[in-house]
Amino acid sequence: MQTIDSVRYEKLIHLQSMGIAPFGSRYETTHSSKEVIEGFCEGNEIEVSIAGRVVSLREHGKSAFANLKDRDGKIQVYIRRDAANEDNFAVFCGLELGDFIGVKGKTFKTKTGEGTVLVEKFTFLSKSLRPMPKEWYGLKDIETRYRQRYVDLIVNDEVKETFITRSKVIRMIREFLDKKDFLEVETPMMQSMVGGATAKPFITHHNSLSMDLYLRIAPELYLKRLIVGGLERVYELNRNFRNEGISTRHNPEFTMLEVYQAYADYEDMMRLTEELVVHLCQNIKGSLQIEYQGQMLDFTPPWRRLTVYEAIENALGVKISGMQDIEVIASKQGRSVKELLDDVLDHKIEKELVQPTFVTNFPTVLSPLAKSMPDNQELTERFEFYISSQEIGNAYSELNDPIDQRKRFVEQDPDHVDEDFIRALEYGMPPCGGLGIGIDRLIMMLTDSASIRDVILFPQLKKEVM
RNA sequence: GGGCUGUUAGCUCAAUUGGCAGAGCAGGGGACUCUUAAUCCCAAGGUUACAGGUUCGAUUCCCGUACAGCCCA
Repeated sequence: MQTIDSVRYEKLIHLQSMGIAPFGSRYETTHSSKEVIEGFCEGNEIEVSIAGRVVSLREHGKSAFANLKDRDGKIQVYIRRDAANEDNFAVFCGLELGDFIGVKGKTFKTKTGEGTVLVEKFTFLSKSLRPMPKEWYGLKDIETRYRQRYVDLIVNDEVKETFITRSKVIRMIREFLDKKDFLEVETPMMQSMVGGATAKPFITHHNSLSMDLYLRIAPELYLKRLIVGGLERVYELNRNFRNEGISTRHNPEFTMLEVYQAYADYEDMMRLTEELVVHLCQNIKGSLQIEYQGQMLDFTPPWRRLTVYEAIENALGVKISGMQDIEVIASKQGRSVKELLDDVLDHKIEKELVQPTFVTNFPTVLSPLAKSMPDNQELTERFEFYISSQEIGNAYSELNDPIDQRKRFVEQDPDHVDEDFIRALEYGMPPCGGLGIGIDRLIMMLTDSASIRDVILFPQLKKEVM
């Protein structure tokens, strides 16, 4: 493993011998780099105090230029031996890429017209003990970028942009829902029963309670308890955990939005989905047509709709008039209805679902928490939606019949029925629409990222050998 | 879990058929008071991921391990 740079360490000792703290403290700034540049106008040089990380350094004998990077950009500073004191100048010339400094001085414009700060007072703020990749070449090694995201963020501006966008998207989602009178809530991430989805959970243990707990795979059953409790419109935007494979579309912990609205149904959830995604698209990309990984996506509503039966008909070239037809096909292939449908959706149809598409009317046997269609008990009022061949979300009219719910739980797994959830439904839950959206995947679309790891700051990797 | 690919200096990358492991930048020394991938001169920098094998000789061929990426399940 690479260790700290001995030359840099010696410089640190040298700074100390000069009475300079290599790891300084509070520093008062008056402007950020962007504010200096935006506020700059010729003939109106102003006194500023700025701070940042040295990302480039050009020495010229008795003067030197450096670029400082801060939260919102870069600013050039210029030091001249005659304008700063001798010691300041010497320390400045000993700077290395990565060091933090503070600079006070007047703004001016260089020959080439770049707004620059002429150093009058210079303060050493923090020493960098490891060599920094040169910005021009960047940091490309994917493993290092994920493991040492801090370096990735320092060096690769587009990575920083992606995570700034991520933060904006999440804030916009909250604002969007808050405006519609939804209440953001927090429900347990450590649950004694797993529910709300089918996935393997992570298991942990509470010592003083002497009980195993599961990290949640979904907040669904808790959020519906809140609908029972009368909150009527709730959402949770936070982490879920699934103990399954890792890929460009899967991280063991990922961010999910779940929304529940009393007195609504899956049609309302479809409209809400369109409205939310359009809102994000418009505000982040400035258009409803965006490019994702070389293909154009058009989010103009209404989005395409396709029933599950139609999907199977398209994929297999057979006519489907009911579940019996599907069961026959599945048994001919020697697999379950679920396996058949997974195969059709994941392998045959998904490829074609590039433009935003709602796949609707899922079989009841595969949708234990969804309300059946009034005129067809075999199907539910449910949809999944796909963008760029990826499943992004899932929604349904929530099953609010406790008797039916118990029956479906028992059919699924008689040993693990969430009795408290049933009890809640028995108190009465209003008809309700529910929606879940995979936020990481949505952000991939909005930032043109190929892998979920590019939109998660610290994606899960195997332990590093150090 | 399976297949394929990759791992060379701090970073970005070379290395012909198996024949002395190379460059740019960063870092070190020197010159330079408007540069911005600054420039110029000098010197240094390597257990070629790790472990084994074949060979007179391996970054190169073979086997294994670790990690990573992509594809598949």
